[in-house]
Amino acid sequence: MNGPAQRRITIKEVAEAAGVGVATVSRVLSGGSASAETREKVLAAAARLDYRPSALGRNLRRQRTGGIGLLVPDITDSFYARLADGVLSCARSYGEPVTVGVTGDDPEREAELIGTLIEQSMDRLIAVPSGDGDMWAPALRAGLNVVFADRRVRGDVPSVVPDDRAGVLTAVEYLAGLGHRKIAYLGRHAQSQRVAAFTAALDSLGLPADRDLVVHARSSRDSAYAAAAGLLQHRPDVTAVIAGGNVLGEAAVLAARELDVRIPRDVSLIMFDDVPWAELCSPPLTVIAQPAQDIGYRAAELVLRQGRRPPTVTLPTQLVVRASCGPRVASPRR
Amino acid sequence: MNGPAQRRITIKEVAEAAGVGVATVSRVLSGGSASAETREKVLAAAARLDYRPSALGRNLRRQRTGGIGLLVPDITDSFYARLADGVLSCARSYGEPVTVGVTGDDPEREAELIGTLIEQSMDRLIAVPSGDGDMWAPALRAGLNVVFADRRVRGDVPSVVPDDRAGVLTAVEYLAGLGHRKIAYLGRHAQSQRVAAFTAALDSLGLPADRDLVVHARSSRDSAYAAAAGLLQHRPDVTAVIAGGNVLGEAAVLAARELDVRIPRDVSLIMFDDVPWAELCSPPLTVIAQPAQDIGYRAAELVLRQGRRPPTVTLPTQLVVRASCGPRVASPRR
DNA sequence: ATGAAAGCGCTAACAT
DNA sequence: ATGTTAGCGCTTTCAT
Repeated sequence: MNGPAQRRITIKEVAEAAGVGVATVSRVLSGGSASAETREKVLAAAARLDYRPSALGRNLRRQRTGGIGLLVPDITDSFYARLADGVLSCARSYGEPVTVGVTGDDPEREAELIGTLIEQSMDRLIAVPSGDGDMWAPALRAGLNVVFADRRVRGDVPSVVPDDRAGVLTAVEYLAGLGHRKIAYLGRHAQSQRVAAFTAALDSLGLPADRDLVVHARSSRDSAYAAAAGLLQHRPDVTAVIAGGNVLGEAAVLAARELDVRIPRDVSLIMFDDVPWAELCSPPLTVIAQPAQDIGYRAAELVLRQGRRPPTVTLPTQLVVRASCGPRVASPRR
Repeated sequence: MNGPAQRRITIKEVAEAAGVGVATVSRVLSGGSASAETREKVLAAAARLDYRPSALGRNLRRQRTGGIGLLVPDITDSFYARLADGVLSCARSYGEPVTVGVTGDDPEREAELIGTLIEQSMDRLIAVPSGDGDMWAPALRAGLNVVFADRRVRGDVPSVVPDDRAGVLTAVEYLAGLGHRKIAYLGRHAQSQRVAAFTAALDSLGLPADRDLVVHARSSRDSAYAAAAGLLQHRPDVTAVIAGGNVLGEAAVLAARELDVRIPRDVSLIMFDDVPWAELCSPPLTVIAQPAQDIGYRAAELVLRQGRRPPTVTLPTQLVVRASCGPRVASPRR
């Protein structure tokens, strides 16, 4: 068992020990004005008693918490883990605690978690939004200071996002340069930014852009695998695929192996998000690297700085060529 | 900008709206006794006003928060991310918020984060401890309800850990069965459970167990790579290595490639912790799978259930044979 | 420069 | 069964 609990020292006890009033203790500890002598007495007493101001008392009085809420679809996904790491890293430098919730990309769960955060009087929130614009109205009305990360939502909430448009365009151009004409995109439909960018890129290069070329998958591993396998099976004319995230990429590699589709001989693969294993994979995966940690860090800065904030920050992505893309073979696969 | 903040509804307003006293509202909302009629009036008023009880007020009054603090070395490491996911998942079912901190395996940072948690009056803490036993005395004295996860520390804090002893033994036996005699362990020195189990396993099989066969690495990727490369370079007599975690395993694969050491021809590799990419790796990695998510879940159960808790829960590991281990070759490498 | 006192939203003890 | 009230620890007027 854990040792016996020990009652917490309060500001009142420090005041008594220092022979001053509680207000003076409060002032000294928060850098207010006080005579050098008093200051010293207070500090000494506080140190001696190992006094820790109670955030509870302070927050209740000030009607705000300072803490940060962070909502991600899946903390197990390397991308969101790195994003969270960025938030945590920035928050730590401000000494602010961050409360993490996993939404599973489910708007309902998201709403529930927002409820919990509001109950905690959390006043800052960084979220990778699952729901659409309207879903967020209640949170904003509750006075939450919200910043979106990774995904935008229509409305005027500040966002920090990767440059999806440029990333997709780079990928498509690279693939087109290799001779590919039937290129598919595997990702969340809802990620309309990217899907739009994808079809736009296809158009601008004069490539066919039928609707079936973008394949929807939810973010779970199972869903990703099913989508990847379906694509590979039913569309032998597709010679290149862009996976919209590392989970999708992993699923694509797995499905390809299972179906005996060779990468890059039979189909070329570009994965969004560079992860450590991309290099270890066989073949090493060509990727569009995204600054996940940076996205989180910047979002935290935005939400912590009280000043007015720019509507959207877009961070660059980068094509890292490895070995999962090859020239289009003349004949369709199989 | 986010919309205009809206003042929060308080219990007093609900009481007025329902035409009852505040205590009644409190009782109804927390399942106390009340007449059906009153209950209905209160519930209606609360719903109509969209009342959210303030956790701040409640916690201050009750002198505890209910929330859970979670301290992990690195949220970017798949193992800890899955562990965190387990905690989050369990906590969500109780509606409890969890505040996450990253220690970087640094006892000092850990102490700092504990301080923040105490300031928040957080009373439950799940930690993958970095510091040793003494470090934790202050936290326990502060009345924190602590459960350790993944690692034990001497003292009487309840812990949920993988069965390291069995895992290591299985790995060593498997390797010995393949003919290997010089087996190295790559991991945190501090992880004395495993290191002890490793040397014990070596002994019990009559294998040489010189001290240099366990190689220390901190948990950062750089440190892991340096350690792996050092081992591979300076100990050509070693024909098999056990990597103590997925980051170490990744480093070992990378270092081996760099040094042109072939896996499994030149050296066999077993990695602790099964991760999705282990299968995608070339060669697919043989691993000791650890129930990371379960460890987190169970730890959360322990810390949430107020009842008396068993001192230690040990969860089984499992050998998953893939293709990174082979028979020892007759002649030493190189 | 410092202290006294009000009050943040809530729960629990006590009174009715 | 329900209302009244004290008080959790703190910050912030308002006096002094």
